[in-house]
Amino acid sequence: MDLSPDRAQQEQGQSAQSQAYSYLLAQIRLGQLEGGTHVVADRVASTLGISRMPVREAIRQLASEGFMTLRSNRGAVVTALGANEIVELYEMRAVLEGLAMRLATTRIDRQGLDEADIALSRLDRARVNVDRFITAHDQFHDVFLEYCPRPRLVGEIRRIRRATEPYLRMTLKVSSTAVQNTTAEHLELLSAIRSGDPETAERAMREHVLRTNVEELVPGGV
Amino acid sequence: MDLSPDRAQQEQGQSAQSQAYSYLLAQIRLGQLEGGTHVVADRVASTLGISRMPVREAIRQLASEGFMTLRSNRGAVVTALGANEIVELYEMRAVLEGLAMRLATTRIDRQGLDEADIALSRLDRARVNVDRFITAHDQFHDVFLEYCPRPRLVGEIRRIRRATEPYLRMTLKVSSTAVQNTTAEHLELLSAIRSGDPETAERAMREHVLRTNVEELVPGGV
DNA sequence: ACCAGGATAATTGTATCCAATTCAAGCGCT
DNA sequence: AGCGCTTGAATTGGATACAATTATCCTGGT
Repeated sequence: MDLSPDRAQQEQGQSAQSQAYSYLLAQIRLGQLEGGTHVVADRVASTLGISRMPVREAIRQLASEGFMTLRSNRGAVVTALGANEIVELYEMRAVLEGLAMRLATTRIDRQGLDEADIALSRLDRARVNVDRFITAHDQFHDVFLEYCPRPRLVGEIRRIRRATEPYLRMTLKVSSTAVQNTTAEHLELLSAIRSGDPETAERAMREHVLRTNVEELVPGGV
Repeated sequence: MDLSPDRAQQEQGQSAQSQAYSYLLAQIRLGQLEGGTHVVADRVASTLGISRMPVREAIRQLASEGFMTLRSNRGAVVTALGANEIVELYEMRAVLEGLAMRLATTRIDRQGLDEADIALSRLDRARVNVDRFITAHDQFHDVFLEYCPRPRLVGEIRRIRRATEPYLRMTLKVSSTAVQNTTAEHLELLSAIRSGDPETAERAMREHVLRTNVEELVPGGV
């Protein structure tokens, strides 16, 4: 089966495991692999030109991160999130990113505030395109996370963000009402962190995350 | 190497993977595997009478849950948490369990409150012994989590609890001052949830987690 | 004695092989 | 024709085999 000694993936120098991991995660994030899809390890392996083992390990890692679901002896499926579960993830992100915001408020400096301004204007210009919007939006939020000295907290926030990304993408493609208020919404965050008060900043972030995500899913409220 | 066809682990009917996972996690939780220990997959495999593969997958899962750290081509070590990282985990648990408490407050019923009373008296009696104290303490907190309809949130809280358990165990063995105020501390939680006000209950839980854990690690405050 | 370098051992990463389980037809039976 | 059983293919779980990398130790030179 392995005909070419110098295979493509080795140009990257990456291990077969991380290659499989990145590939599957990218497919899931982009929505190419929809929720509920049965992922066959052997299929992925031959697609990437590697063996089944590193794929299995990648799948297991993705499963433990919530992106896939393992059924004993019956393979792995891409985790399909229902509205309830998406709300749950946003609720968790709201309190976690609120905490991160609180910690960042007392640490952000002039340069960070400037970066945030720039990121916001980029976000404003990116509203026309879904992919660019998501990228710019992540970058804006990342500015604050840079000033939060809690690596695990930041990692967890980013993980939740990735898990909900395909659904956000779907929502934005259908109704772009969410994009309308974006600039005003994020200006509020900026003024909150400029106030220098951790409590205010935390509350602002918590409400921001819930308002701009959960409200659309559950119009009535939780 | 495999001399006996019907090996011990198969009496449990468990898969080799979950067996390795449970074994390693138990060792870590009990502190038998200290932070920084280099875990050799082959060693674990022969100890359990299985092959190296399922052990590897278990290690990878534990790594993605934060219990171990993978170094490329150089194996896995048990994650050694410094004071900073323990504080970080408690901060995260504080906001997450605060959220869980808020959601539980409007849902808990008479029976749940009774269970909490019983769990508290058990906790009070268990103060003499470290292992029983930890078990009873977890059970008390679990009563509230039972009424929180957010499975991922609950899972994450429990995961953080497990990750910090060996360090809590160490602390309790050295200085048992933390155990002194326990009953009063948890009575406060009970009265907060009895108030029926989600905001009050959330704040109570957040402050409880920080007060009873972080303050000892960082006497000055964060 | 100490360091550099290389041989050797230990360990990890990957591939292939085998067994066990699940899923899908095809078959016969009533 | 409908139903259960059996057989076979597909797939997963696990073990072994091999390659690549890292760690250890030994030796020789300074």
